[in-house]
Amino acid sequence: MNNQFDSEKKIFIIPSRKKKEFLERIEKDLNEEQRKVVLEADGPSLVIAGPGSGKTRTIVYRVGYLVALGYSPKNIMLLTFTNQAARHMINRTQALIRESIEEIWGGTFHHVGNRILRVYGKIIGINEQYNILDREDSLDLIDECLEELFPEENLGKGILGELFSYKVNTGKNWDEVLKIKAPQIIDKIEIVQKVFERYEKRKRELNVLDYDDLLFFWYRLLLESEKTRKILNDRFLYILVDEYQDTNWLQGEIIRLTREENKNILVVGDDAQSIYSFRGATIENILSFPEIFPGTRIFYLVFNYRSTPEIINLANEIIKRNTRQYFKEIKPVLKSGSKPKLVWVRDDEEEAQFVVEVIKELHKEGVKYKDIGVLFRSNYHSMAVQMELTLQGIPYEVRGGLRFFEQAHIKDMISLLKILFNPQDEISAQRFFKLFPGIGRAYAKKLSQVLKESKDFDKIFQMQFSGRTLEGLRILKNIWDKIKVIPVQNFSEILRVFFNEYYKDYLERNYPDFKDREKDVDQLILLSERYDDLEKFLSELTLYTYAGEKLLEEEEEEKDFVVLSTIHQAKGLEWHAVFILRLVQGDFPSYKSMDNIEEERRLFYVAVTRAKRELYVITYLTRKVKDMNVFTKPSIFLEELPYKELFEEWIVQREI
DNA sequence: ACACACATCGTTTTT
DNA sequence: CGATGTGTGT
Repeated sequence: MNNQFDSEKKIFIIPSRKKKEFLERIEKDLNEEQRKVVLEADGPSLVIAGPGSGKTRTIVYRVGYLVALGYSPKNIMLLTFTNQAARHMINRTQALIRESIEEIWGGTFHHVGNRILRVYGKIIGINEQYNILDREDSLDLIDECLEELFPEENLGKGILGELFSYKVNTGKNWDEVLKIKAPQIIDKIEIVQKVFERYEKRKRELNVLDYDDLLFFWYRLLLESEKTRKILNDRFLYILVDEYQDTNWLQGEIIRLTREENKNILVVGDDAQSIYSFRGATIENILSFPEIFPGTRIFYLVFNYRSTPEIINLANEIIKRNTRQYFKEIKPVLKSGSKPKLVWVRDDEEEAQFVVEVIKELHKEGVKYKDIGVLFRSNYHSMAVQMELTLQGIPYEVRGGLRFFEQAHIKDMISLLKILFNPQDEISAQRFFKLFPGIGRAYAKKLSQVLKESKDFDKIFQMQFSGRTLEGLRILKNIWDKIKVIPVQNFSEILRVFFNEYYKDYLERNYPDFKDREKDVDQLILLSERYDDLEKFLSELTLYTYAGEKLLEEEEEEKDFVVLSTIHQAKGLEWHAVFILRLVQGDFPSYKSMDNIEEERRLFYVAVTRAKRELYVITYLTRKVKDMNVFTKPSIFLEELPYKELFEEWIVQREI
């Protein structure tokens, strides 16, 4: 067997100077708690770390230390939960150990799952030419299944998608899943089950995997193939997992199975920052870790190097109100600063004006834009602030919201590459065919089925159509004849031809903002030129979400902009000054999460602990609903606090 | 049977 | 802004 992973377990003799140098750095850069983790976390190790306690730093140094000891980055797996965190960590590791860490297996669980399934998937019957469905694609397929089985049923695809995902990620049975996630439709359990089965079957037929499948089949692979399990156990000499409190049952199982023999597993987490239960995350994984891995060493990092005592004090007060909390208060190290501000404004418009005014003032005082973060519970909460920032010409970047890849025009362009990669992918094919005049839902479906059966694009031109549809097909044939002569490896050329010959006109015909969209497509084509492997390009586009970030870091020229981010995406980040928007009952906590108020509170805790020195929490009493001002209540998270002590209160009034 | 233009409505959080 | 629904035209 000529397996690409075999025979890579080489450990070579430590270049002692390198180790010595590294030990000196550890001595200089880390505190005693952190140092202990870096030097001693062999075997199963659990690090309980508060916000701002330097846990990323600790993990990064641990990896650096392992490399200094002579371990190859190839044999280290570094897992995190969000792309944001993954990027952060990998960049920092790179900066620390200067030599190439290209080969480190780092990234989100989904990334690594994808990488493994492309190699080993066939062992459990996965054709490695699969396409990955993003959320929208997967919901469309679910909708199709529902339509076929129960055309009269008025269940939404949204709720079904959520249930399916929860089921796969938690491994619970349907009864439990419905009781927990959707008790109101518990009588429809059979429908849900049937649609799920159909959905699973269809995905196999189309040779596509959704996000959850990337984890689920990874798990199945470990479970069912002893040989592969052994290979992967051997391959990864060290596994490190960040944000362990946000992992779910399925991810816990993956870790367990990958550590059956080699027990070098380091997980880092903070139960107070667990904010992903909606996708099945459970702190059970932290709590039961010592049982699953007997002999676990537990480390604590409790000193906070990020925030002023005033901010920490507020954070501790917030989290105290959760009954289900397991660990420590965090302890401030920095010297005293000013009290957090509690700001009363009239409505969202005034909120936006206030935020922007203060940003301008801070900037005048010398605070860089990039040291300012504006955080919110839901994406649409930031609309007013975005408008105001634009109006005032302040540079900003939005994290969260529509991802680059999820934009319609990007998905349109990519659908062509996806069907070239995998002609069975009816979802992408339908999307592609619908771009042509005279072809709508129904015809697109027919065409995609013909393509799937024959795997021969030219077959579709033998079909009989009339009128507008015939004309549309003529245009398609014209384009296709130009594209089919280009080798698939040359996919950036394919994109360029398709764009110039057709899609550019399509954009101008259909979107008033076509100029912006054309710019995006230009970016996409430029990005595609950096890849020589189509699979990698497609996978990374779908998995690495480029949320709001410039695709091609333009020469790293002093990027200085205010960051607007959901709290979820802000985890692990920090700013000198932080604004938290809409501490209004119903918005934050979100009215949809009233049954999980403790998690919402943890979210508030996460938001507060992003601030280093200045914190503005904004609340108000009215809100516009269709030109009417209706009354709202301040968030319960404020009312439950002794806020007169914790905050300095501000009331905003407009100059007349 | 099908495509398509237009209107209306409501928005959690992420891979 | 996008998803969804309705009405009209081929």
